[in-house]
Amino acid sequence: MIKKADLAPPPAELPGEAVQARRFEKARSAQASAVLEDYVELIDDLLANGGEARPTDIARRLGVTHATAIKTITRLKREGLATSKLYRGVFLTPEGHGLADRVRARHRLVVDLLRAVGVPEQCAELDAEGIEHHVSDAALDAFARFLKGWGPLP
Amino acid sequence: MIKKADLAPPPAELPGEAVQARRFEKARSAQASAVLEDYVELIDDLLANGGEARPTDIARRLGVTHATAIKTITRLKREGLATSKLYRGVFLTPEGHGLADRVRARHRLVVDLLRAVGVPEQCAELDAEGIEHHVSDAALDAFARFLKGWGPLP
DNA sequence: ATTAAAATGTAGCATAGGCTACAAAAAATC
DNA sequence: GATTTTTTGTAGCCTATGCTACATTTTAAT
Repeated sequence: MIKKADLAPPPAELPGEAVQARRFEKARSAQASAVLEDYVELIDDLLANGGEARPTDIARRLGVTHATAIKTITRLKREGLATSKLYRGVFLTPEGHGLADRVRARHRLVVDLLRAVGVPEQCAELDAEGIEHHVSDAALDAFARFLKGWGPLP
Repeated sequence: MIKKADLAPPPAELPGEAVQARRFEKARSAQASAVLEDYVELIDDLLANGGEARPTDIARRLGVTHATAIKTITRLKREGLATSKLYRGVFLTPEGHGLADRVRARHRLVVDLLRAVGVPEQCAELDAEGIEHHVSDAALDAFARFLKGWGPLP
């Protein structure tokens, strides 16, 4: 028996759909790592400045309860990005530290680009927090090139 | 009795934390509407082009199963953005249609800006999908101004 | 040293957003 | 018109991320 699907393999329709679907899939996966990236960057900041990263501080800075923070820290440990012991602060593994560095560099680049195209500083900081997780390496390269030919920010 | 908190109301420390926390809260709330925005824009596209928006089409385009799509459509209806009847397609309420228009305009502006600063077209489309949900109106204004003084894209 | 406060951890609940598997209706084919 | 395919809908499960409430431990104050 011959089914409809056997006769008409649409050669131009499915690709379009598939491409679009992949866009959304990429955005979803970026979002999945966004929270972890925020935590890692914040922990790295706290360790560098204050010397220790306590769950309560992390929670306050992120605007969540300590219970939520602790749960996510557990996930960080599971993913090999952080370590901690009972009633002690949180620390980053080498992987976590590396990720924090990349995230911070990306954040700065995004803020600088936003400001370069005229977004007010406060607004640039606010928006960058959500935007940064979705900027690909290729786009980051473009941002860097653009900023180089732009001179110092006002 | 005098407690520690009564003596030392830190006047410079809490604001910094609070500001940072608000950044993250804003990013989280933007993310919460991101999925709804994507659905509404896609449904509007399908209605404008193909004439009808069926759950299966929506699912295929978004790269999810039809069960997931239907569940989210239920949420769209609950939020007053869409309507549908059993075994019929999905339609947008006036609110949904308005949202779709705003989302589409924003998407286009983000893609154009990315391309204007040198991001390759394909990459601009990919990245915009995640970025757009986090671009504030103030930033959009800046984007529009920047593009106006930039001339047509290559 | 005792007591009070703060920090940490655990348990249980809710929602959003994925999935697979099954059931029923509509549309297409023969 | 009967049969097959497609579409639609439902149910149940999972993970991530939030929350509150309670228990425990550490730290600070008296």
